[in-house]
Parts: sequence; structure tokens; C-alpha cells
Amino acid sequence: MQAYLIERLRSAASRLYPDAALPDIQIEKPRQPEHGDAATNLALMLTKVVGKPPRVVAQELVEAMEVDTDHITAMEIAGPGFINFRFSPSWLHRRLAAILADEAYGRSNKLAGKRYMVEFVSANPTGPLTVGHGRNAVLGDTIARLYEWIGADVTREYYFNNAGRQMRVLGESVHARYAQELGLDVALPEGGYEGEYIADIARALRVREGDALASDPHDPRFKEAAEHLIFEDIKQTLDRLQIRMNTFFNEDDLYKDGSIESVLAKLREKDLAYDLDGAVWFRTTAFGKEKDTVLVKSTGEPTYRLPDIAYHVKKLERGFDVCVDVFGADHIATYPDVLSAIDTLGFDSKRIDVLIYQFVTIVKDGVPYKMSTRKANFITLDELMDEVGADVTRFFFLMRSPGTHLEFDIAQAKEAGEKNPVFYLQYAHARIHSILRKVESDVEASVDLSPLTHPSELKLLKTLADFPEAVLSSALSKEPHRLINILNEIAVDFHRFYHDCRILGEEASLAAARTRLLHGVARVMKNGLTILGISAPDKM
RNA sequence: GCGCCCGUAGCUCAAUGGAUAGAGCGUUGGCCUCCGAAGCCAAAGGUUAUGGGUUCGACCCCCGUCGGGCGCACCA
Repeated sequence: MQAYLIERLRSAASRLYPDAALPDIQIEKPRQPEHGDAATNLALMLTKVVGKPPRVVAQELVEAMEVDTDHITAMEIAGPGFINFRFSPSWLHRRLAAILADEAYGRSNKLAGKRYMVEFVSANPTGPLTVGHGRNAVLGDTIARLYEWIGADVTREYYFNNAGRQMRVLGESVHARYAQELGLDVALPEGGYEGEYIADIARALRVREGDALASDPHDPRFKEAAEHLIFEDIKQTLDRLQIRMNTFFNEDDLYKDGSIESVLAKLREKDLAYDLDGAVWFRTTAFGKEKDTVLVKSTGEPTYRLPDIAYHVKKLERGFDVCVDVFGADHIATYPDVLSAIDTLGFDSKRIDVLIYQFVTIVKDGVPYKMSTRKANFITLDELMDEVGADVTRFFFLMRSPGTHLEFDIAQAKEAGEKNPVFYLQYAHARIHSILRKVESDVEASVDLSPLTHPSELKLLKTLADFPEAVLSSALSKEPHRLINILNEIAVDFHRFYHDCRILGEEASLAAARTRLLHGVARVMKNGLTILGISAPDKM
């Protein structure tokens, strides 16, 4: 419909004002129902170009536009010069037929042929995933799903580092617990990991390797066992959240294959890296920063920045058209350096797309719950899912714009009823199936849909028609909450329809058309929830 | 001190530069003899932190101020 209106408007405007440069024509959905089903501000935008008052321009456009009643039944000029359009019921009926004919309604091919990588989670294997990782994981996966729905070939990648200082401390922490299990008086190392899971790992190691390892805190088996078991745990948690990674990328491979050295050499060639005080520095002042930063410490160990650059080069070399990074707000200051480096190394940093999300505050018993990692007092994602389930967990991480701070109220999330918006969506889907079980639901696909004329039916049809556009804009803006917004609107419209319109007891042709409408609503709700990674139950 | 993000109803949050700023929770009052009341309807609640600017039009863009978050290590 948008494309149709834009084409008709452009045609009318170019005939009326052949000399004027036409602006981009925008079609919007008015907030007030009395303003019609679609509106354009074209007349307002043209007023300066053609030198006439906006309402006059609007009048001329309306008179010059050639629309057919199969699409548009009315055009009105309103307010300062908006043109409002009303969709014809027959167009809405054809839309419903299209929904019913397409199981994957909402899919598009906008990004067909494009290879996307979404890199997310990327937590080092030092402990179980916490609710802090949850927003990252769920956002990343949902954005990947959205890109798939608009046609992209998507790879989900988990990037990790199992070689750094933190991993060393992890191994030592396991050693300490292992020795303590044997009754030895060994203290946890400075800054060691206090969580109970460390002792679990130590016990598992004892079972497998026996009791002879206590003498050497740096026996590689401590670290290896920890890494292995923690990764198993992380994968299981992700699995519960309906998240399947395609690839795991080990930072260490960048050293092994020479990427690190090669990037460093190229930066030196461009005079963006230099030696000072035994360290190698990155000339970030060349990109407008106040200070240069260290790439390689005087110990010879690179900081995280160098592998980050090498990793992104690698991703682009691997042939991805666009690489999405999902980062928490703490990374906000560091990625611009990486992008600058990417550009100077001859790649287009526009192919790196960074999504920054704000942190999560957990509210428990009405008060913010303070968490510190490494100490024992964090809430793991698994514990959260034990409390509220995977669907609710995903939904709560998605329901707010990534850019705003998210308050996750466990009490509200646990409430199975009216306080919980995810149940509202699932309930709509379940209720439809409940009705379909009660009525003659096996209606021929060719049934006449024209009996659908009630205002509640038409409103519902209009919202369903918006769904593909909502998927598209949600994907391109990387804002899954927009999809939730439209699913919520569909649910509202459906409940209203349910209240106003019945099927049992209605005349046969009307009942059949309404049954088809229910099938269409169920399909759209299900597709929407599927994109969000949330189940669409037939019964609750 | 510098950089990035955020300030919208009592609370949690929506709103491509458009028309009368919307939902949920909470509060108040209605609706099940009837396809699922996990639902529906209604009321109350706002100077969009604040002061300027840009324009036909600003919650949205620009500048200042105040308040909150996160960064500003030869930590990752």
C-alpha cells in the first residue's frame, strides 16, 4: 500500500509541478484513527518549493491523484495540510488472503544474498552466564533472527579468550578448592573466583584425575577442566534460551595464524603504531583522542585492543558483508578505535555495526539487587530461568529499547497474570486456538472474506497488514521491542474483536470469514513470537 | 575534568521532525446464564528535567545548565 500511494503521489506531483525537485515521499500511520489509515505530509514539504500554501497544494494533489477504489476509498485534507487516506475493505481482504496463503508471512528478501555475522555473548569461560549477559545474549540472538527474516544469511559467533590473566586466576582458584577438598590449607589466590561452581569443578576433576594434582597450582588440567565444564554450562544455558551459536572463535587463533603480527606491521607502516618505554603504542590522537593507547605492553603481551582490531579484520576477510557487534555500555569508549583502525587498514568500517545496550538492574523484593561478578552474589541466567521460565526471560530482555536502562523486576516477571505482558501475547494466541477448537474451523481457503466489515474486524486487518513492515524496521533499527509493540497492538485488536464479534451462532458465510480471520491472526502472532524466540502455545 | 548513553503519568517504559504525547503496573468504578475474565470498558493522572535556538511544525535536531548510568590502566 505504501508503495502504491508513493507512486500515485509522485505521479500527481510531477504532473502538477514539473519543475520542482520532489522530496522523499513519506507515508505515515496517523496516531488518531479519525485521521485515516495512512497520511502524507507531502503538501507541507512542497509548500516552500512551489510557493503555495500547504492546504492549496494538498487540494491540487488530491484532485490530480488517480487512485482506484480497490485500494483507497477516501482522501481528506486535514490540519495544516496533511492528506489522509482510507484503505478500502477489499484491499484489506486481499491482505488477509495473502497472510493465509503464506506460512512465513512477515518474511522479506530485503537482505537476500547478504552474509551477516552477529557476534554476541562472547563471555570468557570464567563462570556461568549471569543476568548481565542475558540482555546481550537475547538481543544478539533476536537480532540474528530478525535479519534472517528479512533474507540475510546469518552466522552467530561467540568470541572468547582462554589465555589471559583471568583464566590463569581461574585455574589457580580451582587448584585452591581442589587442595581444600583434600584437607590442605590452601587459600584462594588474590582476586580469585569465589563462586560455588569452582568447588564443583574441583570435585569433578578429582573424580576424573584422582588426588595427585595438589602440588602444582599451575597444572594445566585445572584451567582446562574449568574451561571445559564452564563452556558446557554456558552452552546449556544458551540452549535453554533457544540460542544456538554457529561458531566459536578463539582469540588465540589470531596469534597462531599471524593475524596479530600482520595487523601490527600494517599499523606501523601507516605510522599509527610506534615504540615508547618498551611498549607499542597506538596513535589514537590521530583520530581525535586525547591520548594514545597501548597496543603491546612492555611485557610483550598485547592489550585487548590489538586482537580486537585483528579480529574485526578477520571477520571482514571471512567474507561477511556486515558484522554486528553487541556490546554493553562499558565498551562504549573502545570500539571507535577499532573502527578507525579498520578504515586505515583499507576496509570499510561501515561494515562493522555496533549495537550498544544499557545495563540491567535486577529488582528483587522491590529493591535493586546489587551484583558483583567474581564474588558469589550474582544471579545466574539459569537461576533466573528457574524462577520465571525462558519465555519470560527472553521477553523481559527484549521489551525495552536497547538504549535505555532496563529494570528487570523479578516479582513482576513471576506474576503469571495481568502484570506480565508476555502472557498477554501468548494468551491471545491460545485463546484463538481455543475458539478454533469450538467452531467449525476447517474452512475452505477460497471462502469469501468480504463479510468482514465490522470496525473491529477492519482495525484488526489493518494492523495485520502492518506486520511485515514492522519486522523490517525492527530488524534494520536493531530494535526488537518495536516488534513487541506491534504484536501487542494485534493482541489488543484481537481481544476487541473477540469482544465485539462472535462466530458461533452467526450466519454461515460470516462465521466462515471470521474463522479465516482467526487463522490469520494466529499465524501472525505465532510468526512474531517465533522471531522473538518465545513459544506460542495453543493452550495455557 | 573529558567522552558516550539516559531524564516522558506515582512506578516501569512507548512514541520515522507531524495533527489531541500513549501503554502496562498501581488507584477508583463497571462487565462472565453467552466461542478462555491470563480478557474487556471507563475514570483519574503530563509545563516531555531546565533555559535558549533551528522551522510551517520539536519528546525527537543544535547549544548551555542540572540530575542519573557507564567508560576514561602497560585490566579484559
